[in-house]
Amino acid sequence: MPELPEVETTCRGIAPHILNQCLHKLVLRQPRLRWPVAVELSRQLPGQVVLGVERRAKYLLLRMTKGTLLIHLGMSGSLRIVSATVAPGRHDHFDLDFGSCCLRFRDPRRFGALLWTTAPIEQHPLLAHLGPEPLSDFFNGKHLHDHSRARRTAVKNFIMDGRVVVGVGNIYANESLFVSGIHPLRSAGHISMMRYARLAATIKEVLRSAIEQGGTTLRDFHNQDGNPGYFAQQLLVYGKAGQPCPNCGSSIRQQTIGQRSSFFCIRCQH
DNA sequence: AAATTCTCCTGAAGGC
DNA sequence: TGCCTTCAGGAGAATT
Repeated sequence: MPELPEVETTCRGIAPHILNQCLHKLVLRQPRLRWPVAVELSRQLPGQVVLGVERRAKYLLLRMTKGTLLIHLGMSGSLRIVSATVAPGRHDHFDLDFGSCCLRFRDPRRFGALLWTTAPIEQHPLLAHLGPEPLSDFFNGKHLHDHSRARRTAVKNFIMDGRVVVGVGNIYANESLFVSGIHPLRSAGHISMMRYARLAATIKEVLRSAIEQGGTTLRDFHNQDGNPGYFAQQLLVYGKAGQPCPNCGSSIRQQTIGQRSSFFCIRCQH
């Protein structure tokens, strides 16, 4: 599933192909995504130029001449640069056809999104209340500490809350808590400044390393075929229920926390 | 206000 | 081989 590193890698991968390109047409095959795709986009978008390709949280932002396209990959979405002559597959829901190349969106589970806005992007309802980027200087131990004092929720839920910090999905929440030695169920408000400093640093480290890995694995965004396109990650605990903890050897435990699968070592995480 | 539950959807995996 | 069931999950919306 696309976590922040995949979205960042996608952003960097597609940018050189579509930046400064004029959109010829939008081919919309399946408008029923996370939210219905506005059909009128098909006549509004052609003729507009891609002025910027950015990422905010897990949203991709295509800055166009007259507004911004927001693309979210949901949990099974991917974007590829293909030739428009390549026949679309069953789950290829839309193309942004630039003539010279074509940006194709595939998403079997349709949790993804394509939205258009002409308002200043930071005011968009989906982005307005988001916390800082995890890789920015605004995100650090003090930020986590300050925002958690009144919170009784499990620290894992806390760091996955987009209003606290964006882009920490289930996989990296599990991995970061393991590396930091923090039990996922520990109450967010009862974690010391020092431990939050460690956690924030770990989250940055884990995300940076995954982006680096993605850069080498997903180097080629051109003419890729059927594969989902996410890079295999070297995971320590995620999905490793029953397997030995890489640190102490005791069995990795799986437990549902906040409707999400959690994996941790009860001996190493407190 | 904060926490919890519900919701969208389909591929993969397991059981028989 | 094939059919059925269960599960996973990003994150906004609805509910408690």
